[in-house]
This record gives sequence, C-alpha cells and structure tokens, in this order.
Amino acid sequence: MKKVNSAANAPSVGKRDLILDTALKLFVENGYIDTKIIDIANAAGIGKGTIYEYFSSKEALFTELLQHHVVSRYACMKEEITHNNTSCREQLRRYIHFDMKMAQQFSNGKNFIDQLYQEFPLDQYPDLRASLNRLLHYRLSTLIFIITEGVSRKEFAPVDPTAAAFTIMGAIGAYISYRCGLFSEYNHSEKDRTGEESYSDNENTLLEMLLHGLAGEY
Amino acid sequence: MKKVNSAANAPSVGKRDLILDTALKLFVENGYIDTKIIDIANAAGIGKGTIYEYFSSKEALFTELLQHHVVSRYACMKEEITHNNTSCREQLRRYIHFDMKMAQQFSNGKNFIDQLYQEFPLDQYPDLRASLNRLLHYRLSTLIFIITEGVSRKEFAPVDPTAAAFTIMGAIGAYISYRCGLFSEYNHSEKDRTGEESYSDNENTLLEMLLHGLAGEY
Amino acid sequence: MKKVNSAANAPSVGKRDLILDTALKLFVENGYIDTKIIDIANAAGIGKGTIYEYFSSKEALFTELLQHHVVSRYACMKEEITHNNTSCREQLRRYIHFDMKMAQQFSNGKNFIDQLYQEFPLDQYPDLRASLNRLLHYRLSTLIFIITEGVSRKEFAPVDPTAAAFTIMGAIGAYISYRCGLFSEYNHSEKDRTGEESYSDNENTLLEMLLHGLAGEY
Amino acid sequence: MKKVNSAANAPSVGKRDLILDTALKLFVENGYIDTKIIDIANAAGIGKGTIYEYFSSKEALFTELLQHHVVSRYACMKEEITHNNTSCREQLRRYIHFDMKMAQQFSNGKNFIDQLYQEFPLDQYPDLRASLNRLLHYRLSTLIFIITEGVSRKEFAPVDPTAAAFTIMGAIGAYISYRCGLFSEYNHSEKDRTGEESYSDNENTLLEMLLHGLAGEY
DNA sequence: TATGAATGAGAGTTCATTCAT
DNA sequence: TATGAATGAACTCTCATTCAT
Repeated sequence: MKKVNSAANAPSVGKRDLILDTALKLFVENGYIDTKIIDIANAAGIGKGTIYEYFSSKEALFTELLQHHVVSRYACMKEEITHNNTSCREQLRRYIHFDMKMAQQFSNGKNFIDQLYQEFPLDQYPDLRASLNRLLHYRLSTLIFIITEGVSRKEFAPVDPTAAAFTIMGAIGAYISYRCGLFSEYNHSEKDRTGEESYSDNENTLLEMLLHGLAGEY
Repeated sequence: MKKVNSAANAPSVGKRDLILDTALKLFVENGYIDTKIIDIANAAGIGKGTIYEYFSSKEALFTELLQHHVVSRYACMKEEITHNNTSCREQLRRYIHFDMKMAQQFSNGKNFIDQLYQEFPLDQYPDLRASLNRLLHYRLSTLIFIITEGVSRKEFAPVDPTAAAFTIMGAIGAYISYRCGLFSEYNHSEKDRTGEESYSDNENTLLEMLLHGLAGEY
Repeated sequence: MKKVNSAANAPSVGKRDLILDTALKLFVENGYIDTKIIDIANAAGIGKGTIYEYFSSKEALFTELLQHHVVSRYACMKEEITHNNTSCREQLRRYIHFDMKMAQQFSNGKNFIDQLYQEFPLDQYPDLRASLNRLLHYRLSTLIFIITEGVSRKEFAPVDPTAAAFTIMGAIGAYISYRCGLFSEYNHSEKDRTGEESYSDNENTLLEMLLHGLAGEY
Repeated sequence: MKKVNSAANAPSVGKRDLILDTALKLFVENGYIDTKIIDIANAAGIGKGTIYEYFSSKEALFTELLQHHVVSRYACMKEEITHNNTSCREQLRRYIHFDMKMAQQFSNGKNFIDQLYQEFPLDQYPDLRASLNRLLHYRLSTLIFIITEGVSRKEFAPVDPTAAAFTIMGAIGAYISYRCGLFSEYNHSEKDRTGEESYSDNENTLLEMLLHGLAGEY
C-alpha cells in the first residue's frame, strides 16, 4: 500500500538545498543568533513553515549545515592530504589549501569556521557542540599527525605537536580573515585578490611563514 | 583608585565599577547574548533598574566595558613595548606577554578578545564595532610596527608585515585558547599549568615558534 | 457491509469509512485536540489531503463521526429498550447495557462519551455542539421516560425524573470509568475484568446500586 | 546587603491573585486549551509578560490554581466531615455539601472539577496530572472511607466500596451539572434556583437518591 | 539615587488547511 | 481521485527597557 514518491510530490531536493544555501549565506553574514527563521524564509522566497517541513528546528538546520557541508568534508581530509611518500612540508601546504578552499566554498572567503567555536555556550546546543567538537578534532588531529611525523622525520624542529597545531590553526584562520579583507583598513592591494596564481601565492606565503617564522630566513 | 561604596547616599562611583566588573565576568563566561541584564544585576547584588542609571543600554554597557577595560589598555601598549633600543625579538616577546596578561586579567585566561570580533554582525551595534575596530587597530598596528622595523633592521625576513601581523595575532589567540585548556581532549599536562616559570615558558615557546617556524631550527 | 477498497479507481466508500474508523480510534485515545490530521492520515495509510476530499474540516470530520457512529445509534435506542410490557427496572438495565456496549464498541471500554461534553467550549464548534446536544437529549429523554413511567407505575419512588436522569447518567459514566480501570490505584481485581458473566455482573451490580442506593437493602 | 522588599516594590499579592482569579474564570469558561495567555492578560487588564513574572508557564499557572485553590481544600476535607460519632449518612451529606460548595466557589456552580480529569493527555503535563491524581485520591478515598464504615456499621448495604464511590462521585458531578442548568433544555424551574432553603434541599434530594435509589422507598 | 513590577515586540514553533500536480 | 509540499495565523515564552515610587 505504501506509495513511492513520484517526482511530482517528492519533497523537493532543490527546496531543501535552497534552504540550506540561503541559511548558510545568512548565518555566515549575521551569525546564528542574529539570523532569524523568518529571515531565511524571506531570503529564500518561501514561507516560514516550509523550513520546518525540512528541519525540525533552527538548531537542527544549522547542525545539518555544519555536519553535511563542513564537518563531513573535514572527516576525510586526513586521508586526502597525508601520505607516507609525501614530505611533511607538502602535507602542511595541502592542509592550508584545504582550509582556504573550505573558507572559499562555504563562506565566500570569510573565516566562518573559527567563528563557530565561539558562538555557542558550551552547555547548550548539545548536537551542535558535538559537531563542532568533531570538526575541531579533525582539524587538530590532522595537524598533530603532520607535525608529529615531521618532527620524527626531522623535517621539523622538536616542537610540541599539540601546541604547534593550535598555533598553526589560529594562524591560518587569521590569514584567511586577512585575505578576505574583513577589516578594510588592512585590505591587501587589489592585484593580489584575483587570479589562480595569487591564490596559490597566498598559500605559499603563509606556508613559508609557518615553516620558517619571522626570523627564519635571516 | 577603587572606591569603596561608603554610604547609602554617597555618589556611587564604586557602583558603576561594580556593574562593569560584574558584567565583564559574566560576558566572558557566557558571551554577550547569553548574559542577561537581570543576571548582571543579581550577580552584582543590585536592582535591574540601577544598571540603566549608569548605562543607557546593554550595548552601551558592553561598549564601555570594552573601551575602558580593554581597548584603552591596548591604546598605550605600543609605547610600552616598542623602543628604539630594544630588539624586535624582545618587542615581540613583550607583545605576546601583553596579550597573555590581558587574557589573564580580563577573562581568566580565556581568549575572550578574539571572540569579540565574531559575536557581532557587522552592520549592527555601530558603537561596539567602532570600539572593536579600534582594538584591532591597536593590536595590528603595533605588530606591523614591530615587524616592519624588524624587517628593516634585518632582524626578520622580508615578510609582508600586514600578513605576518594577522598571522601572528591569530597564532597568539589560538595558543591562549590552547593554554586555557578550552578543549579538554587537547589539554596540556597538569604540570605545565601552574607556576610563574611555566607562564614565562609559555611565552618563550610561542615566541620561538613565531620566530623560527616549524622548520626553523632544523 | 464493509467494502474492500478493490481497485485504485473504485469510488472509495471504504476510504471514507477508513478515515472515520481511524479518526475515532485516535480521538478516543488522545482526545480531539491532541489528535492531529496528519496522525489520522498516517494511521490510515493515506495522504493528508485526502481527508479533505471527504471532510471539509477537522471539526466536520469529528462531528460526522459523532453523528453517524454515536448519536444515530442513540437516536433509536429509546425504541429498542422501552416497551409497555417491560418492567421499568428491566428498561433501566437495558439502558445501562446500551451505554456500556457503546463504551465497549466505540472507545474500548473508556468513558469517551461523557468526555465529549467537556472538551468543547460552549460558544465554539456550533455543529459539534448541536450533535452533542442531540446526544444528550437522547440519553436524558430516554432515562426521563423510563423514570417517569416507573414513578407513575409506582415501581420507583416519586423522584424528580430529570434530576434522577442526570444523576443516573453520571453514575453510569463514572462506573464505566471505574470498570475501565482508568485510575490504576483504584483498579478492581483482575478476576472481575474478563468473561461474559462478569460483564453482565457489572450491569447488575450497577443496577442494584441505582435502584436501591447505599442504604437500600439494609 | 540583601534588601527587604518594601511594600512599594513588593510583588503585588493583589496582582498575583488577580491573575489567578481571572485565569480561573476563563479556564472554567473555555477550558485550558482554549484559554490563551493573552486572553488572561487582556481580561485582567495587564500585559502578557506580567503573567510570566508570577508564573513560569501556563501549565504552572493552572497547576497552582488547581493545587492551591482546589486540591488543598480537598486535602483536609476528610477530617472535616468524617467523625466516629457521626452517622455515615450524615458524613455522606457533608461530602455532597463539600463538592457542591466547591463547585459554587470555584466555578460558579459549574462542574469544573470533573472536566479537569478529561482535558489532559495522561503522558503530558506531569505536574498537572500529579495534582489531578491527588485530587481524585482525596475524593475517592473519602467516599470509600465513608462507605466502608457505613457497610461495617450496617448503615449501608454490603456494596463494593470502590465501585460505589465511583458511582456516587459521578452522580454528584452530574447533579451539579444539572443544577447549574448547563443544558438549557433540562433547566429546572426558576424557583428552585435561589434561596438557601433550595440549596440545602438540593443536597437532601441528591442524598436521598444515593441512599435509597430509584426503587428505594417504594 | 535605587528599585523591580510591568511591559510588548519579537522569537521559535505548530498544524489545520490549500492547491498544483 | 489522491497527494503532500507549502503556507501563515496563532501560540507560548523571553527579556531589554521603562517608570512610578
């Protein structure tokens, strides 16, 4: 007796994605708290109730956004970028590339991911916090893996891998904020902002800084 | 300088500070949104309406908090830590020390300052944003000054000072989050957490990483 | 009489009944307010919109349910149980039997009918109230008829027939609630709960109480 | 430092009672579900938010109403009306009087209390259900106590006390509904509706019916 | 000056109903 | 005929702000 959804009546995949896309855009722009359900509905050109056809709550919408569009991508990052026959320097470059690509794809270059950790009180939003913790775990454990390996191969100095991983994660995030030109006063010049070459230049600039530090090549 | 609220009818300079101190504590603990005016009043042992005798709104209270307790301190930081007859390496060490001291004093070691930039949508809270922009300016311009000088003195490699300043600012913030043990999984060992020696060790560890990078000493 | 829904294009008399039956079950279980249209549709294995093909609104569905499944049965009750050549005591026994049978058939033994009078504000749901008033009329007028006849035949004491009818109606309802074991603390023993003998015993127990009262046989 | 509430700022007892009184009136008239918070606020001439200054939720308001104004009264009923040196017949009369007085005081003569048991799904509203269960317990246990005693004293016939208690509770409730003239068609005559004599007559009429039944005096 | 009772705009969420397919 | 995606009015509840005392 159970009917298979015909295309006509199936919950529109496009609509679901429309909501996710619209919500992402607004969440990135205004943050979680300041993005109201009605804002998302209006921006998507749909009714408020429609959102609740696809997501059980505002938190569930955000959590899915985070999990499916961000965390799951990071979940397989480690395998993508770490190989035995790759230098740790190259692995680190790939990590930087990954973070920057994610920022580009999901928040138009903004450092959205680092913001996530801040916005939610630790004791509320349990599902959301779980996703955020997973996300942090994927990022840190990958960096720690690379650094530990680099130290043991003597590619890197004998730093504390965890401390270095945090430091590098913060440095990358801030560099992304810088590239995004978040603060107009400190905008880099226009010529740097476009072109694939510049894009790859960014990664190399940052990589050099992380590898050799301020005093490194001196 | 702190006044004791001596009598019921005394002009309550101390009460103003009481509100500011209490608010800071709660804002740090719970964030701006999750700190309610009634919470501040209760924690300060005063009435809710009293807060509005001293501050016109929640945003005004927070803005003043930020300005007087945080931004104004950063405003004179540059003079404190940059001198011609000091090496740029030492100046950078002092900058790190300043950030860490602020984190210690104002947020019990938490990386509160970096959170500030995230929590408020760009287009709302104009006064608050102005303060935040000032704060960012003081931090970045100091770093840029140090780095530019270091490059010209050939203490540092010829990096882009602005990019490097962002990167370093992010690295310091993340290192503070790490030291705070925000994420239990990545807590450093207990022995590192106490003692003045360890405190100064932290600064040096971070300084070395920023100066020589991962591959630096190899 | 029940039609099997033979083919996809058959006029769905059965579907109408399916909706009514399913709705009855859920309304009895959960009450009017807590039974959602989607619950009925899901339980019936049909689409939500289909219900509106057969009933103009939730209230209309419930009203028809009440009218066709409950009120219409009570409409012909009087003729079934009152005959000149029957003792009023026997007529009362038959009335009790009828109420209990209805409770059994329509609400699995629960005192659903008395609940109906409570759940709806007097001024709303005009159609529904009209049905409820009819239902009350059938029950009361039958009881009043029996009692009036009993009094005039001197089978019964010279009570006020209307007052007695209300009282008896309430007593029967409460007895049904008791038999249903609605309140576990006051559940009767297990042995009483099954068997046809016990079922008829119930009626007689109640009948005796109504006829002779607490002090009657003393 | 803790201040004692001066009379001027103390939460107004009158306002709390105003809310309770207004809410009771509307709950009685329209039931729990159909009484909206805004209705209570409007009827009381206060703002919506004010209600939440005194009660944490709609359910809490209703539960307190029930507990403090109804259940607690029933809690001490048993002691008031059952004494060893009182006949069980008199005790039953007092019970009837109590139920009727409660109906008069709390719902303008309407059978509000019996409605309560119906309106709430068993699994929701846990606090409310707890109060309702207590209320039911007080009523039934008192009746069961009276009947058991009456049977052992041979004042009453050897009925099942629990079954009889349910039956009598239902009968009283229905009689109250009748007296209230809930259903206009069955309104008793006007002359019966007023005067203390008639009021006490009611109790005696009902008492006689419960004691001797329909056939009792015949 | 200090208070907290009172407020109401605005939030997330529900669900009976509509209607294009 | 049958559907379920889409809707928005209406609900409960929150909390920054006001103001009479």
